[in-house]
Amino acid sequence: MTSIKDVAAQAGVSVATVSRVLNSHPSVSPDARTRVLAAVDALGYRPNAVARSLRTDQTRTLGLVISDVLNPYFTELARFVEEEARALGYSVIIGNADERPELQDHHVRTLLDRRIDGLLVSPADGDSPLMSDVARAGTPMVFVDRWMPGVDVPVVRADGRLAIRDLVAHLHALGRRRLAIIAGPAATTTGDERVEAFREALRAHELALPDVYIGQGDFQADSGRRVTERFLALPEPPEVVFAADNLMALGALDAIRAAGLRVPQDIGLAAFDDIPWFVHTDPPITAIAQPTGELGRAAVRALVDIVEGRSPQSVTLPARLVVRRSCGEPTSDQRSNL
Amino acid sequence: MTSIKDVAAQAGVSVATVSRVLNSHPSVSPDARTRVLAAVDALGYRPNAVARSLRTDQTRTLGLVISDVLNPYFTELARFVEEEARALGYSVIIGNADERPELQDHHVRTLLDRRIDGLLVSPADGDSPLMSDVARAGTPMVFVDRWMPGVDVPVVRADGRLAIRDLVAHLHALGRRRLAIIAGPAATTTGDERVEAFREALRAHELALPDVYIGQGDFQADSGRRVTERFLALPEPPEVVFAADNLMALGALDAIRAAGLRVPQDIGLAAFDDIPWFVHTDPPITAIAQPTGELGRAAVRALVDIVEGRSPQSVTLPARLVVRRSCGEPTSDQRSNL
DNA sequence: ATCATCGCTGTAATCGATTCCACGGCTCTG
DNA sequence: CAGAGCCGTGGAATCGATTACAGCGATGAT
Repeated sequence: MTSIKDVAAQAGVSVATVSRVLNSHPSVSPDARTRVLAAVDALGYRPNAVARSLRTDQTRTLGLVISDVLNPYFTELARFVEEEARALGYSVIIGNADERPELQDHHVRTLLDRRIDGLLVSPADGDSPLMSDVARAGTPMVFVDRWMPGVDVPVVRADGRLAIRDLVAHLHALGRRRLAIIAGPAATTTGDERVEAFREALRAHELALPDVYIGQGDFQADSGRRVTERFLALPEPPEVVFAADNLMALGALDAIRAAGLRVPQDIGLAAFDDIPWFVHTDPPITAIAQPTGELGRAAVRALVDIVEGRSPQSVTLPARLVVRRSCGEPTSDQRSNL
Repeated sequence: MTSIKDVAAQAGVSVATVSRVLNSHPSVSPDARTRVLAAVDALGYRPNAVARSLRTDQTRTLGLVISDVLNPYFTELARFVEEEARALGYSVIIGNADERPELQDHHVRTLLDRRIDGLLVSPADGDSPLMSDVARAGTPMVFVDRWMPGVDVPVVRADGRLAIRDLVAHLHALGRRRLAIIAGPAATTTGDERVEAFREALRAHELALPDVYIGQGDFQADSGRRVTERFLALPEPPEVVFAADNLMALGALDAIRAAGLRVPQDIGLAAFDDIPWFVHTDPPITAIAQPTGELGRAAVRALVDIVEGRSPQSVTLPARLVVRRSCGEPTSDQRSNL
């Protein structure tokens, strides 16, 4: 590999001058500049980012640790994060935790070893002492989507409260009364929060949320299937199942089909997190959509604010209900939401 | 950040000794070893990967450049790649080309600047002089899924020829005769190859593949939609549409629905690349499944072989047909494939 | 007793960049 | 015309690790 020394030799100047040209430092003569540029071109020289990082103590790289790459919601988020980071001159390294805390810790550690400038995390289930340590140590850090209570870093997320209220109103208008929820892991903030918002929305319609109508899932399709089977075996099964994420909704759909029931005639289905595929399922699934693009962009901006010494801010954006056909035929009025 | 010097001071030894302990070099006294380990522990020291990479000229990192992260096929591939790499002691940095050659080049370049040890690429449409240069320069490199003709690096991919023959036989058995294909970009090897295999399979049944039944797509959903609209507008529309990837199949499904037609009664649909969602569409889609896990693992192994000085080999694995209901009711015999 | 050998250790060079500091030459000012 | 100031430049220190080499004491062989 050609180094800055080779360029210097070729251009007949010192390495200092080459470096100055490359970093567009003002005090370089036009003559030296052209010679250096010519040499760079002739040799196809590219600066060694590793050496540069060692010296400057910055890598212009952000780490993104997400809980599950196979979940289209996170894939989309990752895409937007990379896009915004690139626009701001940063690269992104993604770590996939697969919803496993120890894998999450592994990625955080290797990311830190590589001296990334900042860390974007959507924490998996379970508490991680490492995460609090990292935050306390002053590593620039931002939580996105999910967060860890007690760890003092900015949070960028969507608030589903209103959308869940809209959903319940929609279900109520369709005459559905027995509503059940497949919750996410209790230890994730999003898991917990969605159940609470659901319970609250039900209360507003004077409906109860009995414990048997709360299923414990883990954000994976399989858990949605299992929980739904249990719901269907109940003496009085629910009229609608609301899954706290898209994967569990798919599992629920499986279970419902396997039981020989039809959606929405026999039972309704709704999900948190909208994904392109929901348009193509049978029937298309009513879902709560997060502003993923805005979320990803805002998270990167907040993180870069910290990295570059500005003061960041937590951001909460509203989610919105997208009515399709999985809970019953919407009225034309409701369909306009689509 | 604490450095190796701090550890040395704390343990009362030189940095050389600390380094030797960390790299489990034999000639360190047990006494020194315990003191160093204690110091490492007390200080929570972690070696600076940047400095280490500069000195040793290896990053233990692989780059993976894929054409579209939003495509579940590539997401899954990326997951397996990371998994196998981790097992072999490497990290992976993913670059998403979004099917744009210039973005692909951007990622290749930044990856190279970071001095990754090897590069895994699934090249996007269009030829990239950069890619040939990189290969010629001797950077360890492996193509996965797609490849670039004329660039001499190992290729790890699935061969769909047999599966496509199975598919055509299946369609023929169902009485379908007018079969159309939505091709990928001609410049991608997979795009080209699938059309040829399809044409050949048709010939075996004495069927022709007229030009109007070959639509030009770009592996994105929208193109599938457009091409299908054109198919449907034909005086004699095809009886089955075969999409060369999953996203275009979804677009096709949209177009068919929009035209008020039913799958499979009015028209059949099949896709290359199987994804979990195809089980849940209406109807479930018959597809050709690639052994993604094996592909990812084999690609990493081949790349690491090059990196570590062993001789790698190209790998071709068979794809297989998964019959569902989107082309007509399969006989029980065929369904066993599912 | 002497010298070679071995095990352990530290000093210092090195990787490829950035950047502080000093220096030479020039212009400008008084 | 002397001194101040500026511009462009190069030498050398530095970042945090690894590793070649040399030195040191203890041991064993002759």
